[in-house]
Amino acid sequence: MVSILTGEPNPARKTRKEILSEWRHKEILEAARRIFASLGYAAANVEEIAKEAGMAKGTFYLYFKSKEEVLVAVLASDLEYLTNKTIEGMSAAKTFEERLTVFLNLRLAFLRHNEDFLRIYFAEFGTRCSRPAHRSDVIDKQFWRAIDFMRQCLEQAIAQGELRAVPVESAAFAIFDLSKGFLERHLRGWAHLPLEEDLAFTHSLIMNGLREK
Amino acid sequence: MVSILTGEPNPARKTRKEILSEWRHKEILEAARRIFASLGYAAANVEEIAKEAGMAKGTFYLYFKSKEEVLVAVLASDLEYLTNKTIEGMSAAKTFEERLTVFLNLRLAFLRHNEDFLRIYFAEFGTRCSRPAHRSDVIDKQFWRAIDFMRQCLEQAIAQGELRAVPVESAAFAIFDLSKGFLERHLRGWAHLPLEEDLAFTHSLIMNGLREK
Amino acid sequence: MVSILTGEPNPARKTRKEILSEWRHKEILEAARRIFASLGYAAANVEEIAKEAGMAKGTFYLYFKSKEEVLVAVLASDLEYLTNKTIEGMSAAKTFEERLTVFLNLRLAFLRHNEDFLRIYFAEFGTRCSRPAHRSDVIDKQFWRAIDFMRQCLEQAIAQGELRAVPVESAAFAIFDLSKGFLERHLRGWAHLPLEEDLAFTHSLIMNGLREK
Amino acid sequence: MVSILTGEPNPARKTRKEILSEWRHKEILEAARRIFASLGYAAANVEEIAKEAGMAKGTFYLYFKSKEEVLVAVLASDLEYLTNKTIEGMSAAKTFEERLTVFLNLRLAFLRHNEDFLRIYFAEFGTRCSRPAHRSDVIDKQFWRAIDFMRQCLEQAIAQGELRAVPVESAAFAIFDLSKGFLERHLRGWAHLPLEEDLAFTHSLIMNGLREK
DNA sequence: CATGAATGAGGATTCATTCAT
DNA sequence: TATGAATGAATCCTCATTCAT
Repeated sequence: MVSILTGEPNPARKTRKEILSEWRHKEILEAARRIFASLGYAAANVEEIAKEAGMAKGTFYLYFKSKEEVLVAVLASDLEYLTNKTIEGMSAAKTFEERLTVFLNLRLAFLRHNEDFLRIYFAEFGTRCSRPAHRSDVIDKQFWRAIDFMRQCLEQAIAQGELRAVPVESAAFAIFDLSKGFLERHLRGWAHLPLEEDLAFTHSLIMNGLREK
Repeated sequence: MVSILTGEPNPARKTRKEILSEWRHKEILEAARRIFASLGYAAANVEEIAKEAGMAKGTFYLYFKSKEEVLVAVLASDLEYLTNKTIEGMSAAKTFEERLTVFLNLRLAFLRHNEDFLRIYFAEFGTRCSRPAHRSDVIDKQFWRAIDFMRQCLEQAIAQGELRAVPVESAAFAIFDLSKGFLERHLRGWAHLPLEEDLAFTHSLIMNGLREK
Repeated sequence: MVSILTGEPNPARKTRKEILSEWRHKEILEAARRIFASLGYAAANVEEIAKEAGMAKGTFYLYFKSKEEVLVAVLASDLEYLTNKTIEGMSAAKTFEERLTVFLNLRLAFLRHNEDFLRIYFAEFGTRCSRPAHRSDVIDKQFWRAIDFMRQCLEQAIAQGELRAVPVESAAFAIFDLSKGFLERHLRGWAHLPLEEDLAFTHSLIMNGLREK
Repeated sequence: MVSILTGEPNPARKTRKEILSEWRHKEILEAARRIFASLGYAAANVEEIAKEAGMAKGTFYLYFKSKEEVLVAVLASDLEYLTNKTIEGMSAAKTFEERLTVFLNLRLAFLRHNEDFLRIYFAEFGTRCSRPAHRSDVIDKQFWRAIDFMRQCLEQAIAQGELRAVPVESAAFAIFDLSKGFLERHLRGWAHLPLEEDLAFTHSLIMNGLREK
């Protein structure tokens, strides 16, 4: 399988083994996501995850070094996906108000399709906990990438007079805090307000809060 | 120790045993708070807590049924204290804006004097997690008491025209989310803005966000 | 239990707990000796040792930090006993020839009563193996104590003209090597010569070998 | 590759396959020797050995049935080599004293060129351990071949009046014990005496010990 | 023959909880 | 009530060996 042009193996064409390997990797990731979501990290055990992924315990360790590593991998992959979608979607919008709409809607969609992720995230990393137990540069990186992007959007919106002058870092954190709270109260069934109305309120709170009077 | 008037034990007058018992109880609570704060719940072990409280492991179990129970007790007691302070302080204020100031300042003060609590709270209950592992009616009760009180304040402020008509439950949640986020980013050293400026921004975000334009 | 004379707890008088604790310690040591002797260190497992000692696995870990530690303890205690006996017995003798007789007879007696020890010793430490796995200062110390004592005996015998001038360190090693070999070939059933005759030969080999012609 | 004369495969002429196979076999043996020598048997793992031999784990099992088997093979092959050299060298000598010189010098040379073997031998078979784990008829056979040859040499020397009448089996064992001890103390760096002087002492101890006074 | 992915038995250790003293 | 020795369930991970490709 050698490229005619470069004389090197075609990196785009995967061998059967690579495909199988990636598939196994994904199987574990998904099994782990389900198990962590339903039991939490501490109560989950590797044997269970392997069984859920349809393989033996030992096989798990061919793909992940430890139970910890797979937790991080689950969260990092979901978080990266969400951050990519967010940056992509917001970039396509023109005004900050539109961007905020995109941001919140993406989170709403995520809530609908990735409950598992959110359960794990809130349970284990809801606070990007600083205990050595669960620190992860990979997850931190995605977190800061998202915060930084939001900060840039805010700076631009302030420069263009769409928003009043606010400390952008704090504002970015606040938007994430509000959207996280929004997701959490609906995930847990605490909120009585319909999803859309609550989303609209959250949107209005942020826009009113950040706009010039 | 029996009351002369009623012929029943005087509930106000405590026996030496009761006093000792309460003192032991408190010793454990405080020891556990320190240990949980520095190691996290999972890594803490009962022997360590007992030693920190100056007693043997067995004695711990005379006062608490389990490691779990003492975690809940630590958080519930701190949370009750904070909620009491909050309700008391906010009740004394007149306008919603003043009440919000009280609310945020109390949290700022709490951050300064109760770092231990916050570390545990963020690490173990940051999201009032729903896993069976850590559910607690006692904590929930304090949580809802605080939310409910905030809701009432909001309702009143709306009725008096101080705030625009917003869904009060969501608004109450939002205020807690923002203040929690505020505490977290300063506890973890994520924020570059000075505490007071960040607090002022958070205040303005909420007030602007909830006021009529 | 306070001494009238010193006002301090009498160290000679042991509490019931201390006695029990020492008894447990010894039970484990003896159980471990039996298990190690019959299965070897690698094949032995802690659960088995605990069961043999009549206790639960967890209890084992109250007395020894690890499987490794108990192996070392078993060997060190037997080796210390043998070295003590050896130094004591040889000291009581006058000539080197008598001392050698004592030395070899003690080893013969040890062979008869401590087969278990020898099996473990030959299997795990037969060569005072240098792999990090089984290094132990406690065992080394006893080994060198015995070698040093033998060296002194040799020096004295040479000074008194009983033996020819030989390098004492090498001679001491040689005597230990010969007696170890003697024990090993009888323990394993390799030797056809009766024990006493073989012992006499070993004795004569050493004395002839070290004496002036 | 069939012999023209006999119509059968020529046993002397090896097929390419056989050559390759033997080469692989030897590669594994040498890799295993290095790995066992540096890590010990228990800590070594098959994957490592295969990698060191430049092949995959599965291939290892085409040539050896188990990890155990390759350990035995390593030691048996080295031991056979040494025994061959020993018998050959001693046979060429005339007197027992000369033969002993050959014997000890061969062991000294072996120490210098086969440290790896000795490390494994002392660590795993230093005592030709009797645990089922490491029994091996192949090794035993070489061991007894060497002992038997030494016995014959002793018998002959006694018959010719060069040595006094000693129990030859015990004497043979003793010579092996002394030479093993000599190697061990120098391999481990326990001896302070220069190699040659120590060898000379060992030689004199044996000759004096076995000769008529 | 060669490979290396898959297997799963096996074992040391921890620690919340109990209970005899 | 106070103790802390005893318990044993629970679980992560390793690695020799097998087998489909």
